[in-house]
Amino acid sequence: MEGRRLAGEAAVQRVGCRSGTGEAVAVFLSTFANKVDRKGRVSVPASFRSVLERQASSGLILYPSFKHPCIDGCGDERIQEMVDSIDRLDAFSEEAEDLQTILADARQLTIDGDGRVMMPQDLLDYAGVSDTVMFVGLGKSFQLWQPDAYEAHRTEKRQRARDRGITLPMVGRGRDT
Amino acid sequence: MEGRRLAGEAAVQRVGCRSGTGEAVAVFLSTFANKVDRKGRVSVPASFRSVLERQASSGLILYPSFKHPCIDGCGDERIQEMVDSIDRLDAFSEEAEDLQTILADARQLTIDGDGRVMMPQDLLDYAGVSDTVMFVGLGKSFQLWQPDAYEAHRTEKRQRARDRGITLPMVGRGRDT
DNA sequence: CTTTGTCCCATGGTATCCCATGTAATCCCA
DNA sequence: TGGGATTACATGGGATACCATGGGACAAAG
Repeated sequence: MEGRRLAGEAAVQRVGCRSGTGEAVAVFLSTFANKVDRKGRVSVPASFRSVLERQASSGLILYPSFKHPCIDGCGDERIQEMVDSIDRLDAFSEEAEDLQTILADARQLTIDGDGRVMMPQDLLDYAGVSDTVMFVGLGKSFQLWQPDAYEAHRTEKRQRARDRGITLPMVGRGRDT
Repeated sequence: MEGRRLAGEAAVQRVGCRSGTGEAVAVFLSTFANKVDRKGRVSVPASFRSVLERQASSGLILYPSFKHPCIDGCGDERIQEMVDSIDRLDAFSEEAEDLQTILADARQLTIDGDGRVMMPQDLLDYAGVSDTVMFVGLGKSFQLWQPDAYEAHRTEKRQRARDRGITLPMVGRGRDT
């Protein structure tokens, strides 16, 4: 009965030596509705945690979406790439400045021993979240939505995809070029 | 051991590393509004401090921004890069002279035991700061703004980014091999 | 001797740690 | 192949540590 603290480590450890349980996938998948408690804490879905924990430090980054009333989220790797990308632009270009607003609005949150994070109030406000938030997996990143808003968004997007006839050009698994 | 910007390396040292202070990614993120007390002291946001402390000496450098009524700030690493870059330019070019004024106007501040710095009065004047200053994370550097001025600046940049349909030119995929 | 910057300690608010509980999913063994 | 036992996970609450901030004491500067 060594306690609950190890939950995270145990899960991670298991990834890799076991395939077939779904938690071994290193991308953000599916949606989860979790509660925001009165202290502003929310549990990060376990499967999201195991993805995040593989990255540099066990944290996650949130920032308000440009296009939607929701919160964009990702792990450290992605932010690091973003910083590097911006760094290659002319330091004083308008493009660089625009992109930097993402960094300025971003929050880095640490996941505590129980798998939770403290949600910044202003981000909750931006997404219209009160007591429940939906984690939506988008592969290499994810989003947080107010449940009803997400449902509306989802049906709209699915409808559009159907209307247009969606296509997906696959790239080979060329991770290692 | 200083130059550790390798995203790759960080990614390799994975999981389990949720030791006590499990500090975050080494970039300046988010914004913080802190008070300037009557002695001219300001607390440097804790997350900024942890980034600065990773660099050579635990200090920080401030200088008036070229483009905006704000103060630019960074750590030792960045200043070193800047010096090297300027050094490569033709010594008597106008560009070099312009850039050298940054160095001339720059101040190196030491962070005291309580995580604070003494803000030079002329820099505060330049940015129009009276009693509150905002620390704005920009990745590898940061800025200090008077709150209202920053809000206006942020709104403008964000609007422009939205209008243009912002895209991230990620250098990601085949990164630093 | 006055001024100014640094050091040290105190404090309030908040985030984090740690423990407990309910529930759903999983495992195990007959 | 059931059904009890066990584990994993989300959630609540109390205790503690951290952080931003204010003020006094001391040292260096003019």
